Amino acid sequence: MSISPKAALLEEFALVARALAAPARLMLLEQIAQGERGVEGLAVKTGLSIANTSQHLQHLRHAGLVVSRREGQSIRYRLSDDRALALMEMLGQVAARNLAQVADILRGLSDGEDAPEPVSRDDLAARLAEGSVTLLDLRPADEFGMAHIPGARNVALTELEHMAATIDPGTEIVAYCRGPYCVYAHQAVAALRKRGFNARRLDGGLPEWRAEKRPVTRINL
Amino acid sequence: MSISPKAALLEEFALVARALAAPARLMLLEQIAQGERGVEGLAVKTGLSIANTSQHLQHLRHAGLVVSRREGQSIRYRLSDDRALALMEMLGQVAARNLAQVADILRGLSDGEDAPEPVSRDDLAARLAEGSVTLLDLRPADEFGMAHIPGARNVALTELEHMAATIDPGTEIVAYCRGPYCVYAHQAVAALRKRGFNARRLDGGLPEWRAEKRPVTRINL
DNA sequence: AAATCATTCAAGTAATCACTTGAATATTAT
DNA sequence: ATAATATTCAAGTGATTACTTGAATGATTT
Repeated sequence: MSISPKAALLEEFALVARALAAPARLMLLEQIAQGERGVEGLAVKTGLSIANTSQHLQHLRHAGLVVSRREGQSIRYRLSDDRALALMEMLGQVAARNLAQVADILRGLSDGEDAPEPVSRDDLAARLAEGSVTLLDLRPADEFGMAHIPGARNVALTELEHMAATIDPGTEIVAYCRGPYCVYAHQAVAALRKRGFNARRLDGGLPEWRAEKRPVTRINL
Repeated sequence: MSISPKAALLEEFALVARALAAPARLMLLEQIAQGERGVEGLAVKTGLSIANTSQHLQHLRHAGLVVSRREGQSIRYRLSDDRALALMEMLGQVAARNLAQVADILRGLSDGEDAPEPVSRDDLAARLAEGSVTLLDLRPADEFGMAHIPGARNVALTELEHMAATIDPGTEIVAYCRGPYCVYAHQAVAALRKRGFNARRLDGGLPEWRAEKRPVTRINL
């Protein structure tokens, strides 16, 4: 007996949603969106065990969100396409606009103050072209090395105080990190604004920037 | 002890994804996207029990995908905003493009033949303006009554053979139903093409049409 | 105030899921 | 071939989920 095509379709759609329904997998997706990575690298980045990481990755692969290829003795995973990234972004948007709890968390990151609207990627591109902005990349150094927006300075949250002294208080600052699930940029903007800087977040992170075919800089391969 | 803001954020995002992770809830969302409805109406349309429907609706409400309001002695649910609809649409797109199984199901609906590209909503609007298209609405009559695209003829799949005789074989036919999860339009297009008609599907269904602020016709309130 | 109606809550059960542990597989290096 | 390495598989456990049944709630109508 075959079930109805409608039920079969809904089951498949639900399969994709289920793949996004575990925080651990969202973490993995956020990492994979930064660039292709092997299983062990992802396990280290996310703090999951190797076996657990592998199982989550297979969920994601089965749902069509990531694809894998063998390279030597390791298996490397990457996002299947830009639609997967767009889906993650949309999920974050719906959560941010419709869930009071998310708004509370984001407000908490901003230390009570309401953060200003993020800078659009178009705006940032224009500002970079005229050199009128200081761009900060808050991600760990290895991710910065894999790819970053040209002209960005890599800085960790813990070193932010230190580096703030080297920034001309007159310039506008734009901060970004991994994407909509990443909190570093929020925290950096809050800290900088508290010190009187004119800082804002970039809308989206590096993956969204790259999905629009904008240029990136790589340091190490 | 409070968990990290990052973990809390991911948990909230996963909550939204989990709300989409059950076929029953996708069915409910598809119905709710047609227009505001009460619990009992949704239960009848989906074939779920009342209590089960109510529980699913509360999942959806908790995830911020739908909102409810009391009207007299019934509680009516509607999509919280267009972002919820966009998220559903994106989910369907990712599934359709990345899951071979979905492609198989859709091909099965087309009886083996590869269906032509859907007509965009812009195209349909232009064609409707110049009157050069026959527009078919495959949804049940009550949903057609709540809202439909101006100029559409309501027809059930079972009556399609019958009504096909009344269509000029020279005109182009566009068919639509509820949205990306609805299979009626696929089946209608396949049946019509088999009979030699020039038929295509509309991209998206009535909710997507309406989300773009295009006009709709209502019969009964 | 009592009765009615639509909806929600609460308890229970079977199924599914996330994670752990230890073994198995497949590719590269010796 | 054998060993080493990266990943996957398989089994087991505690937690969560979907659905059912029957009772409770809360607004309207009599």
